[in-house]
Amino acid sequence: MERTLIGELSAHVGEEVCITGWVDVRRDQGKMVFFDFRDRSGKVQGVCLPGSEALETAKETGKEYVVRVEGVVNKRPEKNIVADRQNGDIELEVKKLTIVSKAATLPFDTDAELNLDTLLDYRPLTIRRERERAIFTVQREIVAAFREYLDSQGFTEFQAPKLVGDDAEGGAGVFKVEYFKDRNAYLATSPQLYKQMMVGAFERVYAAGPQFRAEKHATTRHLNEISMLDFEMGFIKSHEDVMRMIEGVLQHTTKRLAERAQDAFAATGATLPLTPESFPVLKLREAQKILGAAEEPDLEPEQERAICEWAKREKGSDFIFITHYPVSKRPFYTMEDENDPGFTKSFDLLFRGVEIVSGSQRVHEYDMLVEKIRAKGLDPEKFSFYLMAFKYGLPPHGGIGMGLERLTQKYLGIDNVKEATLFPRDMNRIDVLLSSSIPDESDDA
RNA sequence: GCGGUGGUAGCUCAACCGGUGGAGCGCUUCCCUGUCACGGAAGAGGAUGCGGGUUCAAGUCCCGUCCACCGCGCCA
Repeated sequence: MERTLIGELSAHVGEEVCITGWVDVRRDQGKMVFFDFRDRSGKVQGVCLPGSEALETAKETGKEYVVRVEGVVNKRPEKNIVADRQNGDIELEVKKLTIVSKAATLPFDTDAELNLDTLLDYRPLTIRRERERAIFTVQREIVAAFREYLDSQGFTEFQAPKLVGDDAEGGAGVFKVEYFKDRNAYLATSPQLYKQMMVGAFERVYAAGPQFRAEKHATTRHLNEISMLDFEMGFIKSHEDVMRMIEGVLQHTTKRLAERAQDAFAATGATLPLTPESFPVLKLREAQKILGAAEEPDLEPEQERAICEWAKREKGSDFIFITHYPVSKRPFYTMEDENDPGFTKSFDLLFRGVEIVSGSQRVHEYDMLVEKIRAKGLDPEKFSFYLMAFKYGLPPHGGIGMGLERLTQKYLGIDNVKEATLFPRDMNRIDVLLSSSIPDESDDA
């Protein structure tokens, strides 16, 4: 018999169907047994009535067993209807129950709050939990919204390389790769330079993919491997055009989540953010004045939290742009504001207390860019590949980089970014997959 | 890297001023014909992260070490 998805059972009342999935719960009543069955589309209650042929199998079928069930979809009697639950008005009367795969007892409580260590040590299993499925459903929708919106705005997606040459840029800690002959190679910390080159051909581009930072930090918001959402756009008037675009991305994201991830938000107890038509904007110095803080080159984490509270209270927004960071604090490709010398046409976007986006207008004029590289104490020679794009005509442009895990974390009000990361890597955590004992087929060649 | 807090049953936690460890959930066995976190009865399960020290006696105090969480630093 053809498989029917659990989510579609309500259209088959009175019919004989076959479902496959997992046992979510078994409630053994002695002469009869109840189940909750689960597949990718949802859950449904199954009943093994007294005298049923399936009863014997039902008794030995535990949580997480993979099963195939043949049965009849029945309307539930009035008194047994459970409101507020998927398929709460129907149930599957089990006629035939087949165990497809047995399952050992789970080493943690399915519904309880778990310590982060437990959650991640048992990741292959904890992703089955309702809360975790909700988190990564939201994450998928965020990525989909990013692509969908930028596609509608004439952007082209491209694959940025993850292995890059000399660490010409300095800055963030890099992972060195020992492989390439007579050359140092590193894992990419950003697709920045490649995005800019791509503007020369496609004007508007974006890239979504992993980036690597070899920094020994232990915070609730840092990871050594992150999923970055980056875009870069040509023919802009200023960094404000870039700000409008990321605003559009996030408005679209909130809208899409409201339409398609309501269940996930309900499952995590999160609320959708206040996402106004245009986000409040403050220069860094203005923000510091509001907070009564000194004019430092950047905001402290505590100040980021405080200014976000201000934006929510005073402007009804969970998002706020902070612009005009000093030249010293920003990378060489950031354009200085001719109307505000010493400060850049750059911005961070803060969301619910943390920085989720960095962006700016970039320097597009060749001679000025060479000069800026020198001013940062770097060698333009090492940037010749990159500079080629500028030497042969690149329009005014700008763009952003956005951390997917942080964005997911903040959309759902999660405390630690690692909870919003499927397989987080940090100094002390990398999956043990027995990789050293698994032969690599490509080695045989 | 620095500071704070913590590490006790499979999970989540409790154990006062030092006196040979408990609960809930889970697990095992039995009972249960409408449950939906089913319910009921009984039971198993622990060298208290690791190493040293103080003490008649250490989960508890001291030193070291490892790990985790939180904050900071760092962070194109």
